[in-house]
Amino acid sequence: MNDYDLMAELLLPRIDKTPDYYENLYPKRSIPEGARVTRIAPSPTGYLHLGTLFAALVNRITATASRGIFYTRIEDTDKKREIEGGIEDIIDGLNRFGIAIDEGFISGQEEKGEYGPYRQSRRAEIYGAYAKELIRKGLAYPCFCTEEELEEVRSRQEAEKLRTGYYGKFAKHRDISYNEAKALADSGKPFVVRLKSPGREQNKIIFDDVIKGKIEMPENDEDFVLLKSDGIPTYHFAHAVDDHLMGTTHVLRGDEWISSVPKHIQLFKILGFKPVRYGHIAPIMKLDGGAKRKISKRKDPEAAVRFFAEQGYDSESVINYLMTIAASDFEDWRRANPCESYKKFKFNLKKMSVSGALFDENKLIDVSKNTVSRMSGEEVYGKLTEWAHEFDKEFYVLLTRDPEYTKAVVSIDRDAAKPRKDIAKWNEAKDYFSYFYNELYTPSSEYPDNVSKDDVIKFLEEYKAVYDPADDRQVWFDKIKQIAPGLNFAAESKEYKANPQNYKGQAGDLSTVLRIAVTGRRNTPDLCSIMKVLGKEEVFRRIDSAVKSI
RNA sequence: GGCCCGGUGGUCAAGAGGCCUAAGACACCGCCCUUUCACGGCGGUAACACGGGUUCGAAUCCCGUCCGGGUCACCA
Repeated sequence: MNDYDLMAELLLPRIDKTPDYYENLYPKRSIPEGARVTRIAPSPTGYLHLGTLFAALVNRITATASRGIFYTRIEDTDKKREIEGGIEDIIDGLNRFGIAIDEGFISGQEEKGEYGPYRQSRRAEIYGAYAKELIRKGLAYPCFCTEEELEEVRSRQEAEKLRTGYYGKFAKHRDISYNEAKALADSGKPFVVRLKSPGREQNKIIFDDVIKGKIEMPENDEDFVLLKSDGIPTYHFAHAVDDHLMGTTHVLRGDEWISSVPKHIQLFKILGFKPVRYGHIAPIMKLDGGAKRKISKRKDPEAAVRFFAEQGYDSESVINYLMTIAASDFEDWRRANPCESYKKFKFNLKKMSVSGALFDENKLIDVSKNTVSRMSGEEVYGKLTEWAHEFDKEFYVLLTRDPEYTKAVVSIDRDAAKPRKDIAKWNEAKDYFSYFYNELYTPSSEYPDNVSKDDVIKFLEEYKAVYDPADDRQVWFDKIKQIAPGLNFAAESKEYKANPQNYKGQAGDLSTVLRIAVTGRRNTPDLCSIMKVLGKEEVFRRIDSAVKSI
């Protein structure tokens, strides 16, 4: 045994497998030529975040477009920051948004696939095997520096205006001998395993980012940490080992990772892995006091995907919005294919924006109105009640008291050639539909100024005498027009506009009176339909009480 | 500060040297349609960060300045 072998045994005595073992255990994927294998690797340190959803979407559609595979892997190597229920929240969230997961964690606790475990905390031995091999080859070494020592080196570097980091002559233990290491280890000093970087800062590496294009950077010369003192790998090391073993072809991740690409490329090379393709996704930004910044989990409520759920943005709306950010040509496609699933869209990573887009709620609202307007009454009923069940119990009770009634309510003007686009999120529905439910209905007696109280009463009474729920829209309005002249209102708006001095108003003013009497508001969808849904009895009841309260 | 990346209307963006007197969407404003509102239709306000090159010709290529963003951990 040479010193490197001894060192490997000293540092990782319990690792008894070699990389070859795992290379055989996890054979190359048999996938069609050109199929892309993508993944997201969230760490359960918080709840599902807009950025994570966005990255998942991009990875998902990239895999789909190439008939490839999209999987999830949990990066739980930072036990300190891990939160309870983090995995569930993230994976279930993805499921709720319809992001299909082919492999990995498919729910909070279920794993699926041949390349697992899909959770880094259960892969310690695997990382160990690769690390041990590196030590044997003299490509990695133990570092016994304490936090304080590292801190001190850094302040010295800062004082001398040097690049900070553990590299070159600052890499204290880079050439540590077996005997030194043994002495320190035997004395119980904790250590990390660092890469003995062969890189030189003067050398440039160029990589072709599938989203950002060619990027040139200095080669990595930092002896960064591979294994932390608790034996758990750092992200960098886990990324290389996992994405190699799991057969990832494309790593599409947030662009905050761009600066560590030199490390990653170097690791792949040293480990003898086939390199993966990288694509760095620009973050979703937010305007904060005039300054643009990455949307933040901590400061921004809309960063948590749950925010959208609470507001009642449909998952489909959010996905459609995210797609418009992901691909500049998505909106055109959507207009041409209003009812197709976004999965049919031909996504191209090259079309992705290189710099971060500001989150635009106005745009989300617009996208959402379009999305909701395309839903059937049945669908709206299902989604609205589902939302209310979770976020507005009182409303839920009303909605489900008579499902057929509620379906009729939400179906008004829905199947028309020009569907209404007035609901963007479910939390608007309660107010919007309030007058259909007596518990929520607030009468109003604020009639148009040009209609006297006397005329209101006369009109309402006369109208009652002729109203027939069987009338269609045309007949319904004709009846109002027939009453109008008797009250000195013009039946035709053209006539009124031509000679306003001859009339008190026009038929439209009278329909407004009816609208207010029946719904308590001036603006509603088609009144004729509303009255049919409400039923003659209820309509008359409201008219009578309106007349009484004048 | 070092290293990366980026700057086209308020926002998202099309644009790959002449097709740019710079598309489209959202927002905003006006008009039309209309039983109200919404939808829809028509129109409007509004942009190539700045300065130098290269070129017959630059939003597009190069350099510099400025501005914005990211990153510099035993976090991911």
